[in-house]
Amino acid sequence: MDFSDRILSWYAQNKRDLPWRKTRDPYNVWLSEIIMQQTRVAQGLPYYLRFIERFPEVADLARASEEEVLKTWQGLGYYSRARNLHATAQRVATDYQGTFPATYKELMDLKGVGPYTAAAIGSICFDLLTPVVDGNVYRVLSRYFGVELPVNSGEGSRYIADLAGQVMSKESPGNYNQALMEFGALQCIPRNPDCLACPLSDSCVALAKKKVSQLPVKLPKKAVRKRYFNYFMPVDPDFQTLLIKRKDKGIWRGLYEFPLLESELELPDEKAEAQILEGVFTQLNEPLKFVKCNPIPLVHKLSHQHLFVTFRILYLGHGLRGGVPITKMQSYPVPIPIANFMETVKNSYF
DNA sequence: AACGCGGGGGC
DNA sequence: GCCCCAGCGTT
Repeated sequence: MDFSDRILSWYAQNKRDLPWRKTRDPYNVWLSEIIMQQTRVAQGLPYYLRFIERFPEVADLARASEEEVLKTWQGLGYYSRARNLHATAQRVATDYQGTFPATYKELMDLKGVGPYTAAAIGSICFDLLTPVVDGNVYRVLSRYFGVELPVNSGEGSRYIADLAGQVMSKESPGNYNQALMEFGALQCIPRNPDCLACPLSDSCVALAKKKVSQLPVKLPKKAVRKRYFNYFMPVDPDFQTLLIKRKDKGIWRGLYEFPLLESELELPDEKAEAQILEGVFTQLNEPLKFVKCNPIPLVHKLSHQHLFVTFRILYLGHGLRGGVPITKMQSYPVPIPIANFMETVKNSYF
């Protein structure tokens, strides 16, 4: 048996029972692929089920508001995926009358659909001979064929992509693509793979050269940035607060948050208090009659940033214009640390 | 080609 | 603490 046959044979015996594998409907496959980008199955699965329940067909997703889509996406991260998901649902509903295009080129033209996702949808739904190249494929192929080029370099990624095309099964490309990824996810795992139990162990270059733990080679990534987010949650006499939509590019675009003062350096507590009071004054454009601060610090770690976050509850002596009732604040799409804070304080006596 | 973009889980 | 995850869009 050659490489692809052994991968397919392994897959037939070891594949997980996942809901998006029960259909070839492009809507379901597309939705699952977008959700699963840079996301583990355990994390993405409940979101997939929720989206399908809430938006059974592409027309349902197209009709929804962006807020509703973002709210359903809340907690999954990489929120541009949600905005692009919504835009593409509307494009398919209108430009394609609800039927997904069946060519690689047209799929690539959809927002949020890149080389990986177009190849996945094309092969799974339309039997296109398009090899997928994701993190699993980089790992499996670099090990089995002993590729020592950095996979996150231009030359390395081109090499792996070319290799993927050469070794792919021409019989059932969709099944084969999923098989190769599943093999990487369950058998050829990043750390301490069980090579003794691997059906490819007799011909794996990395295993023969004792380089399994060193492959794939990756160029070092940039150091994480530290940022300091000082939030204040105003509470007025009518138990209203203020939520502001993040509009500029960058983290959490499109989500809501409390009024924020960001500093590049950690502020001494007294200085933070003073700046926050001044910030309240300028942002609300009104004087405060009564203020009480209760800083609640936490660290929110992302892959590329460490956020040092504080929350302060500010009791106002006057009513807020454009305020949000505290009982309604949890219906807005918000970042995880905001959602956690809301959950903590929702039953507080304001 | 390099960079920014989330959140969670495994070790 | 570090690495990884069914990558993509922007610059």
